[in-house]
Amino acid sequence: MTDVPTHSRKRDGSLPNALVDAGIELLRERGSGGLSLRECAAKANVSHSAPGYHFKNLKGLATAIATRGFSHFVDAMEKRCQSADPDPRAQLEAICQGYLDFASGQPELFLFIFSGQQFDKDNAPFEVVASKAYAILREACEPFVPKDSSPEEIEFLIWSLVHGFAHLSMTRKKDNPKLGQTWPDFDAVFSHLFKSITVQE
Amino acid sequence: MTDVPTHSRKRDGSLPNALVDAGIELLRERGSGGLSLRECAAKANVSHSAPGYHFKNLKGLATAIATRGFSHFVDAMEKRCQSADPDPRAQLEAICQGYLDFASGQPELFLFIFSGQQFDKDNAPFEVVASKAYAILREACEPFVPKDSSPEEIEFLIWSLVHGFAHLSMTRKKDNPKLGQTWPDFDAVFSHLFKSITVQE
DNA sequence: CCACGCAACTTGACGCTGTCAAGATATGAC
DNA sequence: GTCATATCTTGACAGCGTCAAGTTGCGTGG
Repeated sequence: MTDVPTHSRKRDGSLPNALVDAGIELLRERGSGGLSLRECAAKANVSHSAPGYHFKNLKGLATAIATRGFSHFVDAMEKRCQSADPDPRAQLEAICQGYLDFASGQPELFLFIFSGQQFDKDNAPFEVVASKAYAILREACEPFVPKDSSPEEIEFLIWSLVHGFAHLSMTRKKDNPKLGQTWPDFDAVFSHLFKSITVQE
Repeated sequence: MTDVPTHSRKRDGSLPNALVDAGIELLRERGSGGLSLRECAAKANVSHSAPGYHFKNLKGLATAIATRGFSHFVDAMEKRCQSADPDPRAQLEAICQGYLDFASGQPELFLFIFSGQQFDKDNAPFEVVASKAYAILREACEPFVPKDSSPEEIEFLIWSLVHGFAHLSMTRKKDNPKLGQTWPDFDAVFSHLFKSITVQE
């Protein structure tokens, strides 16, 4: 009857990370709505209100999860960039590929960080990694910005397209899994766009 | 002490609609996560489990709300189309404008229907109106489809761009309301894209 | 006009949830 | 070895979705 020994977990500061792991697993199993402090606690073998000690709120845990999500997101883009040609167009394509790598590799996490739900704005690590994601995109777009227009135009053209493609792919494939077959290829769609932008000397 | 008279509501079949109204109001007030059967019931002045009679589930109510959302979405696109030039390019722009009208006019409802959460797939009215939205887009893209490529390529180019722009605008403006000033104009962004697609013959 | 039947609710209960207060325990400093 | 404090546990509370069972009122048949 010794279900779980009391205080089975060593107090080494690993609990917050373990709770985030549990949360991501929960997201995978049940989607964005299935996140629960008590279940994360159970998965991490701690009592139901242990999470409350490390995270003020459910929102606090959600922000920690989103921070990890953005971190993986940044990693995915950087990984593609490093193994790509330094040519501006190749770099931009690598960014887009990384974007889609993350979305298709961890669809629930992708949908979660872009779900529109509010995270803790005063959480510094979250702000840092989230703005780094945008900085990467901005840097890759920079060579394509015409001299007479604001960088935002190109940035949002690219960002909207890749984000829209990823977001629609994930939401619609979730709705209807057999849809995958007729889904157009990323490259085919983007080739049209790439015709309309050129490196600005 | 007659707080609310028992059975104050006439049984005229208007409760389902009233509950959807209440749900949309709740979405506006608290965002996608704030939807609750019991609060919808309270807003509609019925007992806590009256919604359960008309909607099997919370998911059932969510699907009814999403159905209304898609209906408004379709209306917004059609309204712009009707008051636009019949020229293919003007029609396509009208679709995009309608898309953004809906997203900015009812941001919470827009985020809700595209939140990636599962709705009842066996709900006929939902399926009808949701697929109608896609049909409208598809029709507007048709004149731009090159003879040698599949329609999906152009459709997803347009759809991804307008959806991504709308979705990013809504999520980021929610995060950071003062961001609105530096947000690029839709037309400026899309003008780049429109250079890359032309009416086919 | 009345009784009956069924649709549209209400009431109550259950286990789940987040959150807080208060108690227990382990770990590092002295 | 004892003590302080960070880290967790226990217990309680209200609110949630969902189901079962009871109640109400409207329409229909006589």
